[in-house]
Amino acid sequence: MTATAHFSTKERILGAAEDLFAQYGFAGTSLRQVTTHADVNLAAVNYHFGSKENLVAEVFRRRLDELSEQRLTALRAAVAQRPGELEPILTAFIEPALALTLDRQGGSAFVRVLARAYAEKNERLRKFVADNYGHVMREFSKAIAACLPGVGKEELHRRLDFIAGALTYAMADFGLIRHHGSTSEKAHCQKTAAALIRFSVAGLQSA
Amino acid sequence: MTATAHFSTKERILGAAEDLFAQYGFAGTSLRQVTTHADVNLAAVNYHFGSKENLVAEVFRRRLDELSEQRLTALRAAVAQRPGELEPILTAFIEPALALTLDRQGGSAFVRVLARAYAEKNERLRKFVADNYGHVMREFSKAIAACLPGVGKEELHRRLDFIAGALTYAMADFGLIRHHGSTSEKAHCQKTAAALIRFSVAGLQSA
DNA sequence: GTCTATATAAGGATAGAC
DNA sequence: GTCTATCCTTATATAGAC
Repeated sequence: MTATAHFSTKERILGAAEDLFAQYGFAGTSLRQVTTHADVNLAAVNYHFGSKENLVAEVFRRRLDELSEQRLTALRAAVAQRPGELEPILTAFIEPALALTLDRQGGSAFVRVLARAYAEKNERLRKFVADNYGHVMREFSKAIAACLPGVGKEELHRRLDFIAGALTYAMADFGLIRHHGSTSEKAHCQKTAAALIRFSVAGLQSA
Repeated sequence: MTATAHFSTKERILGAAEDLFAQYGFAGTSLRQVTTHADVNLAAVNYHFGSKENLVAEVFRRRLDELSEQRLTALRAAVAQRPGELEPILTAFIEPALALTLDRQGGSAFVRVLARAYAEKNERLRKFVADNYGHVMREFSKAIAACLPGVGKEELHRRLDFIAGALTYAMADFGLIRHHGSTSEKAHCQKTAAALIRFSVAGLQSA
């Protein structure tokens, strides 16, 4: 961990912050911890990011920009190739997120940061996420609604919230019931993705 | 809020801590904030609880003892009255939790505290919850497994994790939506509980 | 049990040399 | 861009009077 070689100071700070935010939360992580883990000087955080709050935002932006694009690309392909089907839409939503957990460059820490962000009801953080990535949820919402003409808008949003919650906590592997690892990490991820897609399709179609 | 009259110092501290932990998290809440909100002296926290960590544990114990008992009582009644059916079991799990969101004595803040605890990777907190309340999840797990003989243990645990995540997320959302008017709030809670139960039954039974 | 006052540590942020 | 040194605030916890 805390790999330093051939990464810029800025990138090392982002990586260390991501790891520590995942483990201790935003308020629970000090800039001193971040700079120590990143093996950079304390003053470097304020030089590169201006403040702790900006650093938090950058940790999100770095991953969410890519994740959002992957999801939307997959969504458009799904709708074009298999119109009217729920399963490919949910795959487009779920698989890019769970794939992050296999990322060797810190994505697995980021999914835990994401789970924390859900629990945070911090206004600034929520506004940042809503402003920058709300359009992704809206596009998925529309595509799913088109597959479920019998389900009202209110009920549909409830069910999408359930899926978002299930995905978030599945990604972070936060269940109280632990998965004893005989299967490899990658196999576990793929099984979870497949199970969540099935679970969600069934849930969305519930009478 | 922060009602003071006819509550002991200890109870006022617990109530204020619950509110603030919900809003700012454990690390993000200072004892100074707690004592100010509770309208008690700063030193009172250490006098009554010994440390911040003990205060956190007491905030959990106060609600979880009752919630666990309600869930288990409802579960046993469900299994006795309608054996082999999933829906009453899920109702026994979900309704007592969502009912907390309607509690006028701070339960609505506590559900957000619960969501934070779920996201916390803190070892002490996780151990405390697992040690004291793990048996509840195990009993539900067994009861649900008995209704789904075709589903393997591993897959079942995955699906239970999805439900726990969806419930946690749904509950935490409630905490925020509060204070908008009590009648529609109660209706909203009941609709969400009903929707989540349907969603979960369908998901559990997915082929 | 409750207060004031304080010990002691850690936090974010900055100034200014290099 | 990176360093050292430091300012200022806030934190937890405790000691001791009442």
